[in-house]
Amino acid sequence: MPDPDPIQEQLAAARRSQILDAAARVFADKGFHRATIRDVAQAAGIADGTIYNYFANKAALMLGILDRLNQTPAREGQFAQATALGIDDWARQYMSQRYAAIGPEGRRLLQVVLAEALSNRELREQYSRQIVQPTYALAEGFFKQWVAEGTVRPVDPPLALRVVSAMFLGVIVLQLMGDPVLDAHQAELPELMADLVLNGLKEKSRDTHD
Amino acid sequence: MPDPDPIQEQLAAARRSQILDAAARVFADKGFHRATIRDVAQAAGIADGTIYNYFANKAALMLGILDRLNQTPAREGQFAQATALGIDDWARQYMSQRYAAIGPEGRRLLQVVLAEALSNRELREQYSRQIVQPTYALAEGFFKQWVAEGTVRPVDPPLALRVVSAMFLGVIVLQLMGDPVLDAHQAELPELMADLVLNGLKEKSRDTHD
Amino acid sequence: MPDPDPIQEQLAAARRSQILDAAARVFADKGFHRATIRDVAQAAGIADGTIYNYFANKAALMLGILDRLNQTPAREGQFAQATALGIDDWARQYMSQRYAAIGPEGRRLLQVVLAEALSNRELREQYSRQIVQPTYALAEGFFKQWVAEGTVRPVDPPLALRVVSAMFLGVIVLQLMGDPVLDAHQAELPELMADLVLNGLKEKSRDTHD
Amino acid sequence: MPDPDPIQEQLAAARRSQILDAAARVFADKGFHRATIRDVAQAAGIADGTIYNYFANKAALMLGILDRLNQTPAREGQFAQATALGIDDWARQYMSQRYAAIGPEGRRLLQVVLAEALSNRELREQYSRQIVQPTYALAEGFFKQWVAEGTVRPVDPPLALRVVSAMFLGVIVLQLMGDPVLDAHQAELPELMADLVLNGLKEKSRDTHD
DNA sequence: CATGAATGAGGATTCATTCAT
DNA sequence: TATGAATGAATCCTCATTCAT
Repeated sequence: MPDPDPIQEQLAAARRSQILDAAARVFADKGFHRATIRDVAQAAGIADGTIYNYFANKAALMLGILDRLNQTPAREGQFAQATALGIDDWARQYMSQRYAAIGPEGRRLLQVVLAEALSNRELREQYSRQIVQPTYALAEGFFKQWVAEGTVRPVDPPLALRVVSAMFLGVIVLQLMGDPVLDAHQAELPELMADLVLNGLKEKSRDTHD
Repeated sequence: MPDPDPIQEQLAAARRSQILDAAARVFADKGFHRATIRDVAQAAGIADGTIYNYFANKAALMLGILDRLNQTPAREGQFAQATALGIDDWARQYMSQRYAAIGPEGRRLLQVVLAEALSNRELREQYSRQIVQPTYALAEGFFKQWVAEGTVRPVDPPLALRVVSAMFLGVIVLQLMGDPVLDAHQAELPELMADLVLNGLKEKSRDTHD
Repeated sequence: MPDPDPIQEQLAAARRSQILDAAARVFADKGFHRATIRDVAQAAGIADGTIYNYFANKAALMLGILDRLNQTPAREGQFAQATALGIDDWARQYMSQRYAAIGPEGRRLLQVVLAEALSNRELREQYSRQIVQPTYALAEGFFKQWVAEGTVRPVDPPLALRVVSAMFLGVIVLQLMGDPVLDAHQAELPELMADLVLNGLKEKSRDTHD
Repeated sequence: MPDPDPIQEQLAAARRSQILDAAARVFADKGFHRATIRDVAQAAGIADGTIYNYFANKAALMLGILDRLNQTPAREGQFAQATALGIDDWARQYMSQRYAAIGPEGRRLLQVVLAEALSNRELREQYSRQIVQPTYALAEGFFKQWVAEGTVRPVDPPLALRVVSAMFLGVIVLQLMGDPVLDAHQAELPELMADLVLNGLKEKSRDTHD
């Protein structure tokens, strides 16, 4: 018992992963509630009961998916590049990377978690606590610095950060909702989002007076 | 039977309304799937079976809620004011009105519909077709005009419109997810969103040279 | 809602009774755990789900059976006759009545409850508290009186009462265990038990004359 | 394979014993059906599968426990002492010995077996055939002899034996049911049972000889 | 022999829906 | 129309048992 047995652990981790893969696929396809344990088991190519050797119950599969979102690689390094690149170039690159990083797979996870979180207080709070708020805490540090340096306008950092990231989130939600326009212009989205966030919509004065 | 009987119809409409009120409350509280028909019936103060005199099945309650979102008063007039007010003032006022118009009640409806739409292709498509895309179609007209007039920068109207509205949607979703910062600063949000959409985050050149 | 509606209540009581009848039969036949809800429902001629309109869960069926044992008619009057009849005649009559009162139906209930109580602490405690101890409390009063009067020998009433009733219980348990001898001599049992309890096994006379 | 290998056999017997110990403990605690093979395996400190190297299935564990009850040391010698001691002294000593011999451990085994036997015809019959009836057969011989000698009153030996032993059984069942009075007076029980069985409850000779 | 992961049949329970009153 | 008791299909989960290692 005191033996960790790394081989067994690796096998178990692989099994867990295999099950979560299947669960994410099935949940994204049918929704958490419409998906049955049997659906997940069949998608994973295992028996129903086996799932319960790795997850306490169906809800634990959702939490497992949540954990995966949690393990998205740290973004700290990405923020740090802002000073080196200048805010314009950095924002474009950051948006591109983030957008690409999420990708179809990540969007599917987000769809599953978001749908359930919106109708399940417990999961919602866990999601907020484990993923959303820590991410904001990280980003706020950089945002404050930019305001202090005068790189961005003097806005309330925590609040402005929410609103800016809301644009990103909203775009993904609209995509998940099947918006055809966003779907057709995925390639242009990061650039456009960066541009809008930085420059706004309005025609600027400097363009008009020269 | 061919008798329309307007009194009966009004009673029936009131009953439908009463049931949908209850359904929206219950769905928002427990989620569509966790909520039972009995929950809804009790919240409405009627018997289980009565619901089936007004709605074909549980899913029809969702569609009924969707219809309510549909009946949000026309926004056409609001867009038309833009030329009169100037884009700055108009945007602030529009954001305020829209944000207020949604209100806690509307957010609850949105939460319910969004949660289910994210995990139910059929509802998603119906929602997109009946509500999202028509709204965009309406707004796109004005947006194109503003671009043509030079009121806003030369962006791709349909795409920019999505991204801008995504900020609005994203803010609401973040609120629904329980973000404490947005919750504490609701009053400032419309102004801030209008400002960011119009001016962006970046410190502008015109500020520096004059 | 404030209307008791006695007709509905009677129907409900009848349904509960119908279900408990079936449950007692099925549990006695297959044992509580081997019996399925479907078994009970079929024995009662109703649908599985209907049972849950009347009982919270399978365990509640056991408690319902327990309640029935509880409602065995009061025995107070029977004890009171002792002084009138003389202890000998009374004991014979009492044993006969009790033994007959239990009957095959009561034995079946006892078998079901006893089997489960022996392996279920919670039910055991409830059984002891609700049925066994109150019955003893009632009987102890009379027993003490008999001792005080010199009708029975000076034994510790609560303890002797247990031991005497244990003979009764033990006989029934042995019958439930399928003992062929007891089964073949049921008619003689009450008389024999009364005789043994009163007079013991030992030959008396020769002890008395010396 | 034809090799008996006594060492292997001893090891196997020890393992069987270890498993049955664990099973008796677990069954007494949770009941046969609520106890899982895993419970037993953990209580025995072995793996689930190992149990199946020694017992065909879960029911065989019950039969194994039954066998243990079977191996209670022969009682023949105990009965033989009756003539030497005189029935009074012998009965007291016999009751004490039997009661002590059963002890807490034996009561636990009895609880497990009895509970299951009451709801399982097959086990019941096996228990009756293997343990109960043989014990009675043995005792009946002595009982008949006592009646013939006039040591005990002229009762039907097989039947009276059942009723007398039923008192013993009933007392133990009442204890297993958690009766507080019996629990508090364990030390006095053998003497009291012997006294009651021999002399009955009724006030004797001084009433009759005058 | 020992292990314990995998299996999948089985069963309690829920709940949308029906329909007699 | 309103009611709510009855229905039974659907599904999560348990756990005895097997078997490859």
